[in-house]
Amino acid sequence: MKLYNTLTKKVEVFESNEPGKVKMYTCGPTVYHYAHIGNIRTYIFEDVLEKTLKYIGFDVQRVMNITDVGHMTDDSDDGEDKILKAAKRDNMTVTDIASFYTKEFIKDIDKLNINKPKIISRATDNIDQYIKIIEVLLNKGYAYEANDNIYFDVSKYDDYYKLSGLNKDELLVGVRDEVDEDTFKHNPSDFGLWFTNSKFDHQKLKWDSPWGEGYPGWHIECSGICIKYFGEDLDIHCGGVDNIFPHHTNEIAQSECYLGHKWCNYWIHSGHLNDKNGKMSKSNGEFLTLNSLIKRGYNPLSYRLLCLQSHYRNNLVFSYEAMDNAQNTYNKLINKIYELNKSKEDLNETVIDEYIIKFKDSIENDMNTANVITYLFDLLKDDRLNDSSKLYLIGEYDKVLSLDLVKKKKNINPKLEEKIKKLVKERETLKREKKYEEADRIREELLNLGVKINDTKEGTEIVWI
RNA sequence: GGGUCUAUAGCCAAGUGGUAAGGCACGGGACUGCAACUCCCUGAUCGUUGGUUCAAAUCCGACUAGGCCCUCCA
Repeated sequence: MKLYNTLTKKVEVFESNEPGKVKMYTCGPTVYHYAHIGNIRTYIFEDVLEKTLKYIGFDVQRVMNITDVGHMTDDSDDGEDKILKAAKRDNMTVTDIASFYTKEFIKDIDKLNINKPKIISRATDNIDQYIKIIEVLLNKGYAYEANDNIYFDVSKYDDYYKLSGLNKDELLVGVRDEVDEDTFKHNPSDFGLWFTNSKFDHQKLKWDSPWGEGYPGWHIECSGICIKYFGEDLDIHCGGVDNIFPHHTNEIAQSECYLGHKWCNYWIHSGHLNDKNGKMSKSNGEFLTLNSLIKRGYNPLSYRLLCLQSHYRNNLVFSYEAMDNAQNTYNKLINKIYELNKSKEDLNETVIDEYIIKFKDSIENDMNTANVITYLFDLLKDDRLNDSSKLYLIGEYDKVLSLDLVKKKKNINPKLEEKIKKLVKERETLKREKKYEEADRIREELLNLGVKINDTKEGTEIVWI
């Protein structure tokens, strides 16, 4: 398996610390709103990565956090906590907000066939862990107290800029007008580990700590959860590119200083979803959720396909035209697969091997899912394969693609089936008698019953939707 | 200003030195009462410009355009 590692800025052969096992951490959502489809792109990529690793034989352990505290808004005039702000907006308590949007998030990933990570941990459930880490950082001299807050001192950690490729002297502080510089910090890049005296005093959730009642900084959460579940080392840490600096940079600093050795070997980042004006995010451009796509008539899996057709590290430009393309592609693909003969035939082993090798070569090459989609179309057209072999291969590909390509047989009520067969016969008679209006009415009725019909040379074909 | 990434047909997009995969859309055709489905046919010399090489979309340089990051963000 080859992966692009942000740490080395190269595509590298992946090797886990422990043979056959992978510890994988993925930054999860901040639950003050629905997930944006841009966020969701990252979760799709992580899902593909996990499934690829599993496909090639790794035992993957995966942890995801849920950020249900903190994260100031960018509106410097009010400086409210995002979850608090959402609570006001939606007239709910902060805890209710977090649990409501957590559930919505789980629903979203479910619709997209994204595996729910085995361990999903809430930031607010691990406060003791953060305190433990911060205490060690203070004792080791990597952290200091100023203005009643605890900060991490980036000057104590030599490799601080390694991941981002940034340079201390060239970093512009407060390049954006709305960011206030915190004058209590020793270095401009120092970041908060624990706040007891924040200028944002609206924070609702507070906990006791050796430094007084307060709340954790943003970055300590991921390190804390990660170390709690995985211990001293980690194979893969994922997220969107915008996390490289400062979030992941800070995670590395605090984790490695706490542990006293190298922590995570592979940092994998996915590109953004943009529209023609640039990044689509919670604060930029149209706020598109999965539900808003569904309302417009799109199948969630069409969106998954759209993402899989491009490389995860490229920016993907979202447009409804692209979405229409993906939906058409998806429907055609499903139809073609539906046409395949379900009866069992001997498999064409040699050709199957050929397609499995192509498949593995592509996904193992930094997850080239776009090529896998191409092979899918190739194999459907390949005369050397009988239908059973095609279905077998599609099933294998779908273990990673997760596009529901091979539909499971629905449990169909026998009475309903009887009724439908009767209607189809009726329609055929009407057609013969050229009573087309009545025939079309039956076609509509069947559609309402969940059945689409295809008129072929051999007669009328019934398709359950 | 610094860092980083990208630039292939209307759209999405693969390609990492040997003369451009695939998909969608459009158009044409077969099938159909019509439609849908399905099938067949049809399109680009790869941002611009130098260079390396027998050979470059693929390597190097310059230029241009754009995205992202520089303490909210996936």
